[in-house]
Order: sequence, then structure tokens, then C-alpha cells
Amino acid sequence: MAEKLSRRKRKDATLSANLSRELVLRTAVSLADLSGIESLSMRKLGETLGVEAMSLYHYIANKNDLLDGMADFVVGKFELPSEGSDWKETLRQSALSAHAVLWSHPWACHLNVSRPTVGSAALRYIDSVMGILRNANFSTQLTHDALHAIFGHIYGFTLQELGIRSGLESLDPETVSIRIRQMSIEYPYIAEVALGAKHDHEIEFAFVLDLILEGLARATSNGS
Amino acid sequence: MAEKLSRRKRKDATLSANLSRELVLRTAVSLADLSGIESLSMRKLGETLGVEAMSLYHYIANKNDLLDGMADFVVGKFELPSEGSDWKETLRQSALSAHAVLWSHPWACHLNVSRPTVGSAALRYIDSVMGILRNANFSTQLTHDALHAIFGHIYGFTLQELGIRSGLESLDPETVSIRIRQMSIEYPYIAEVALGAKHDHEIEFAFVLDLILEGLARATSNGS
DNA sequence: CTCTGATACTTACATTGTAAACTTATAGTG
DNA sequence: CACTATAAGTTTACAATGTAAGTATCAGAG
Repeated sequence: MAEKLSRRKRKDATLSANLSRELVLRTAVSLADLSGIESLSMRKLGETLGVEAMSLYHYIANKNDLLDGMADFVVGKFELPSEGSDWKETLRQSALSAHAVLWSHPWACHLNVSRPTVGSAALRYIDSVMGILRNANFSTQLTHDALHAIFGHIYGFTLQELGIRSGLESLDPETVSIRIRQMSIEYPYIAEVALGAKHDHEIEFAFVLDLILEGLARATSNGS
Repeated sequence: MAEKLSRRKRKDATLSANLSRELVLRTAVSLADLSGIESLSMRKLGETLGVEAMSLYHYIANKNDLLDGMADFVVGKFELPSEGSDWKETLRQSALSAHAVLWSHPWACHLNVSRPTVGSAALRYIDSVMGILRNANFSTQLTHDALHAIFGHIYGFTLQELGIRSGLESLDPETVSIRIRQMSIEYPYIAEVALGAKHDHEIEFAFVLDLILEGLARATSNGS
């Protein structure tokens, strides 16, 4: 008994760490931003919150729930398309925002894409985009296809760029140019394009996005 | 000593399990197909090969190396675009093949997209696609952008469809229609589109693919 | 025969998610 | 006021994982 009491050495006051689901999620997000999602463990998360790992289970069901929450947290930052304006312009704007958000949380693409669960922020976003399309006289079918086209681009393209970025930042520029030169024998086109093309993820993202939006515009006018 | 000998109860003959990197990779691939990549452990892989986990390290450097190998193994099944024919048609064909391959190895998209390393099969594929584009008079810049557009579509779109598929197959149809009806209040457009649109991943994939290829065709004729 | 290298096994350890039982601190009730 | 239920946090424990380090077997070369 006395032993048990003596073991409780730390903080009688801090026993109320005043956690909340919100705080847990936000902390997890910044931890992931800082050192990658794969190194995010319950124990580390607890530690940065000044709490044991098990305490977190009062706010989240399990780690999957945490990851779901983080994913939806990020989606919640996407700028919603605004009703009433030109559909192409507002969807463009919104997609650019989504890309920017995902770019700043490199782990979020993977999360969103690798778990089937769809959070409320994601539902709201999807519904919003669909609303824009429907009100621009897209058929339900074309709305469906358009959504997939746009989301496919947002996630697919961003994932690629993130992969390239993380691949490059582990190498110094010296090594990169050596590698490219080595490749020029076996993979001539890759080397040529790597040397000849400029690299700007935002511009490229917008370029392909416009290409898709244009195509959709044409599909509506043909289809109706 | 005698103890050590007696402990060696099983198989004196099977000591030559006759493994190889190829076999290890292929087995890992079918294991992942069967029960998902997240449940693929070194111990299980060893077991299905009739070998202890540690023995595998003679053929692969570590688990990351195994995953890299698996990813590239799958990319190796993509049908290469064929030189000489119409660029749009051959790229279309090749992209459809990639989609089909990824569809049948649901874990491969994630692998390819979440690790920065690029295997030799991937390099060969990329170089091949770039060759087609360059020989169709695409500038290096446009070749670069086109590649990202196409790959972004292949991976982004397929990932989405895979997510939907795995989300649906964990629910019975009854539950799904109930869910949709529930959503119709808060997310009216989602419900409407879910009910109104047909679902065929191959057709949709091709639809968006054509949209991108058409856009690229237009971009070349404008640009040059 | 001995030596050597390849192949496989054994043991051991650190890290992970989380179940179960415990301890308080606090709020609400009589 | 005492009493008790609840919420918040801790402790301990366990199974699963990747893999480092060391050991044993055996084929072929000298």
C-alpha cells in the first residue's frame, strides 16, 4: 500500500492533462508532419502529450480510428468549391487548394487512399463538388465520372510528386546528376526528359487539371 | 551436442529448399494477393516456403527490399507500348493493361506510390512511354507533363476504385442501400449520383484516359 | 582428409498495438 | 457531510513483428 503510494511520484496536479479528441488528432497531425506517419506510435504520441499511451484510448477507439481522424482532419482543410460561380473556375480553385494541402501533409494522400472509410469532411467535400457539377447540368453519370477524374488526378498526381520529392531530398544534387548521366545509356529518354524539362509541381498539376476540366466541358456540350 | 542433434528432427533432405530471389518474390506476391499486403510477414512468407524467416535474408536485404521487389515485379507485367504505331492508341492500350494488372494486385498501387525507389521494370516502362511521346513530336517538357498525367491517372484512379471496391465488399448490399438512403438528407448529391450512375471501373478508367489523351493531342498541335 | 562458402536454423531483442486491471480525482447524490 | 459512480490516467502484460548475431549442415575444392 505504502509502496503503491510512493510509486506515484509525479504530478498530482497534472493528472488532468485536459486532453480531447481534437487535441489528440491535431498533435498526431503535427507529429506526422514532423517525422513521418510511419514513425508515429501511440507511445510517442502519448509522450508528446505528456501522457501514457493507453490514456489516448479514452479519446480514440484504436489506432485505425486515429488514422481515420487524421485523414479526415486534413480533408477538412480543402477549400470547398463555391456555389454560384463558374463551375470550371471554382472546381479548379478548389482542386488547387486540395493539392496544396496534401502537399503540406505528405502522409495524408496515402492515408486517404489506403483506407476505405470516408470521414464526414470527405463526404461534405464530395457532396459539394457533386453539387457544383449537377448544377452545371452534368448528368448523374457524368458527375460521377468527373468526380473520379478530378479526385484521381488530385491524389494520383500529388502522390507522384511527393514520391519524387522524397526520392530527391534523400540525395544530394551531385549524386542526382551522376545518376541521370548513368541512365542515359540504358534509359535515354528518361535522361533526356529529366534534363530538358522544368519541374514545378504546382504548374504541372494545374496543367493536367485544366486538361481534364476542358475535357469534361467538352463532354457535357457533346453529351447534352 | 547430442541434444543439438536431436533437436534437428525435421527434414535432412529439405535442407536444400532451393530458394531464389525470384521464387521468394513470386511467393510473396501470391501471398499478398491472397490475404493482403498488411498481413504479409517474414515469418509467414518463410513458412509458406518451408523455411525459417531468417533464411529469406539470403535473397533479400530486408523487408523493404522485398517490397521494392514485389512492386517492380508487378510493374514488369505492364504491357509496354509498341513503337511504330499511333501514339495515342498504343499508350491507351498500355495504360489499360497497367490498370488491369494493378486491379488484380490491389496492394501494388500503394507500394509503388509509397516508396520513392524505382525498380528496373519501372524504369524500362517509363522510358518506353517517353520514347513513344518523343517520337510523336512531343517536346521534352510536354513529354514530362504527359507522363505525369498518364501515371497520375493510372495510379490515382485505380487507387480510388480499389478503395471503393474494398469498402463495398465488407458490406452486404442491403446495408449499402440503407446507408445511401440515410445519406440523402445530409449529402443529397452523393446519394443521387450513387443511385443514378452506373459503375464499371474499366469503362470509367478508359473514359478519363481518353479525355487526357485527347487533351494531350490538342496540346501538341497547339504548342508546335 | 581439411577448408571454405553457401544455405539454413536458433536465439534474442527492441518496438509495436492494445487488453485488463488498477488508482485516483471529481462530480453528483443522499 | 459522507458515499458512490464515473471519467481520466497508469501499470502490467502479451502477442506479433523485423532483424542482429551466432551456429550448424553440407557440397565441393584443395
